[in-house]
Amino acid sequence: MTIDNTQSQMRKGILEFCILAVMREREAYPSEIITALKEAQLQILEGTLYPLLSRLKNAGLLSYRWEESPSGPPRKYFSLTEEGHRFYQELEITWQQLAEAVNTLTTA
Amino acid sequence: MTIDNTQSQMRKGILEFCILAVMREREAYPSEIITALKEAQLQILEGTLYPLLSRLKNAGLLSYRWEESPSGPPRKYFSLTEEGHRFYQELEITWQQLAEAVNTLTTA
DNA sequence: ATAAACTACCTTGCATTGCAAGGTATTAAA
DNA sequence: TTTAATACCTTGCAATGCAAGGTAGTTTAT
Repeated sequence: MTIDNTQSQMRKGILEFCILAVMREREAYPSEIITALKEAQLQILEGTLYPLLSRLKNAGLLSYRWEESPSGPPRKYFSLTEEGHRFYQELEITWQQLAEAVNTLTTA
Repeated sequence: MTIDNTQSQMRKGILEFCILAVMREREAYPSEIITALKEAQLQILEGTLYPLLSRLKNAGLLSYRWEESPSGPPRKYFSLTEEGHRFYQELEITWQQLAEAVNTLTTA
């Protein structure tokens, strides 16, 4: 039971929410998502992201299209479906309730 | 991939933090912790709490003592060790960083 | 007395999922 | 032609929340 492990667990639950957040305004390809999260100080690795994107796609929350890259292999651009947008909005509410609960417990 | 499941995942990561928060001022016994979290709108079940308390105790973050109950079987009161208090303070920082990251990503 | 209800502790097995490690392929530069 | 960079993806392990089930002491109702 290390701090690192616990920190990882805390990240874990909100990754899905944050990934959808990145794509809610504009489509993005996986490597780009990893970079965006890293800039927001949120670590995520490939082995986490690819299976997660597959799950979201299979659940009908994401769709994708291929596009040639100006340099390197083609990119797989993902974007939220209508259902994905609805799902994201529910997660926003969930996050706010969670933050509220934490606030209540840590300042009691 | 349901909302319920994702909500559960989001809770998951912060349960350890919240449980320590409940006990950081005064000792508490398991059933009491479940009630306290429920009042803060945070669900946790026995099958989650007992193994988690064992892990925290084995990691040296919690200690406990038995005490007779005014009604019913004896209660196992848990409290934070010094190391547990240090650990909690690190989790507070982790939580703040996480909330900051979510804020960055969702308002970008 | 006896049964039911309540409080409290605890374990087992399953399912989910982040992550480390390893793999494939395209393009460009040295 | 080798190296580096970019990009996609899979496999196996480990951690852990949860549903379900189990044990036992105390109190209350019959």
